[in-house]
Amino acid sequence: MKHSRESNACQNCPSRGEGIFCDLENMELQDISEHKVTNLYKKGQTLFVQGNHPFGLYCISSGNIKVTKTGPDGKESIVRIVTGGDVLGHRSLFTNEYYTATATALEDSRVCFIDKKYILKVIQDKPSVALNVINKLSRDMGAAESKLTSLHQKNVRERLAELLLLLKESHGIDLGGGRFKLDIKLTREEMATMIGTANETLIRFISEFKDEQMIEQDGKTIIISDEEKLIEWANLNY
Amino acid sequence: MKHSRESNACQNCPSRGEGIFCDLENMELQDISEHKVTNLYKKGQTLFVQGNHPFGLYCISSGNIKVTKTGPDGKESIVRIVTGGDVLGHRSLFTNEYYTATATALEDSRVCFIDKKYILKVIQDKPSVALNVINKLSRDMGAAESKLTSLHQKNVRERLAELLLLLKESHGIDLGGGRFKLDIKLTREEMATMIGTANETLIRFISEFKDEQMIEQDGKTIIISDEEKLIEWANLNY
DNA sequence: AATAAAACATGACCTATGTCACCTTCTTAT
DNA sequence: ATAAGAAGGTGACATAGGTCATGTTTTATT
Repeated sequence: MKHSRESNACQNCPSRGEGIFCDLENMELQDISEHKVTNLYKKGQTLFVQGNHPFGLYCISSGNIKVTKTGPDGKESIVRIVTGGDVLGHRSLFTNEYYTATATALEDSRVCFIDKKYILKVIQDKPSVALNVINKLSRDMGAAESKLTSLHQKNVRERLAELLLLLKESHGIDLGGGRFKLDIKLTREEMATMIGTANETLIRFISEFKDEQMIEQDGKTIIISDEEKLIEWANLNY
Repeated sequence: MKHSRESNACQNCPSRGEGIFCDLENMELQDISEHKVTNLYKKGQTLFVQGNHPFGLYCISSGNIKVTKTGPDGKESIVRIVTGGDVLGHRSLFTNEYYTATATALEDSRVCFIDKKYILKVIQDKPSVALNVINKLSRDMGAAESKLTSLHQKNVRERLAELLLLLKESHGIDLGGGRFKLDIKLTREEMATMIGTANETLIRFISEFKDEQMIEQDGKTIIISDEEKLIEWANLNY
């Protein structure tokens, strides 16, 4: 029992270094640990659903979570993907709105939940936490605006190249020899919604990229084999 | 001289109630006033340019500013528009990046500039300011993700209807009889880049909306005359 | 292991919207 | 006041990529 509590403690979180609490002392982390609940989500389970009322902050310990928005016609778009060290649900929490998106585990994930009142208190008492939240939001915002521009200005081929490069940055595992495995489980359908295209179209370009030897496939996971060419094709914003 | 300083003081800012300093006392505001510079920008002047290094925070006192991103082919997209009470340049400031966008005055505007070191100190000392920054970022982020989904899931007609409704919320002046004047100067070209389309296409739909009596034009400014119909056509996300 | 269901893949066709060309109407500057 | 340059507007045409139909492969379930 004692053991289980300790293993859930923030001090031992595998993503401790990346999260918004990274600048806190062990003592301070202990206090947070005592105000949180840790949950394990199986692949496909939802943490919260668009329209729900937020009661607190989700803090990802491990696993990948997709954040999707459902449009009026029931179509889904992935707006971002969060990983260990990221927080989730902060947007709606701090603006006092209902959730405007749905969060679903892409794989088995470990997620902590911190009550609203408590996290607001922490943010007010610990400037480093506030600054880290601001920093994370700023980065997310930058990524979102960047995606917006891509969607305006680039064609599907360029957006796919860009997506693969982004996934390499966030989830790439170096296999040596300039090859990188994308360590994230996404269906073609999901990848398609990430760049705002139909899955048939996405599949066509994936095939093209394979023909061009820019990527390979190991089962369902993608391996990037020619990053240079991908960068060229992505037509990146200098 | 004394007068000019006083009229620039944050205590007298027309947007005092909307900004991130809205919860501060007069005394605290005075301190901020003494650490800022106020500038007047003429229509078309830029506050900062994509690629520049940020040195502080811009705080809009009055006027509308467009934030644009230039793609690799030199094409411009408006990613958001900021108004009195909004802050600008916070994203790059807090992530320590170069500016990833350009800010240009859409009309003569009054903008204050606060030095980086000082504003960081304020954020650490005054939790209310930190929370307001988080709140603004969260709202901007929500708007950005919403635009992303629209761009994925909606056609140009729907996006235009949505844009007009958003502009009504942010810049609408009630003319009575269910008519609202959009108090913001945007060219067709600019409106087109806001919804990610070509200006010819945008103009066609504007014409259609006029034919359908949903909007009118008073010179260059648009008047919304049938909000209900616009809402229907926008196919909003419930 | 067998079966069902989901995901992947490819072809044929269609349409929304981008592009180009051209004209008209406002702004702005001299 | 007038000229020059933006901005607004419209038609003709081309095409990227969406949709639908169909088949194959992979994954999950009993």
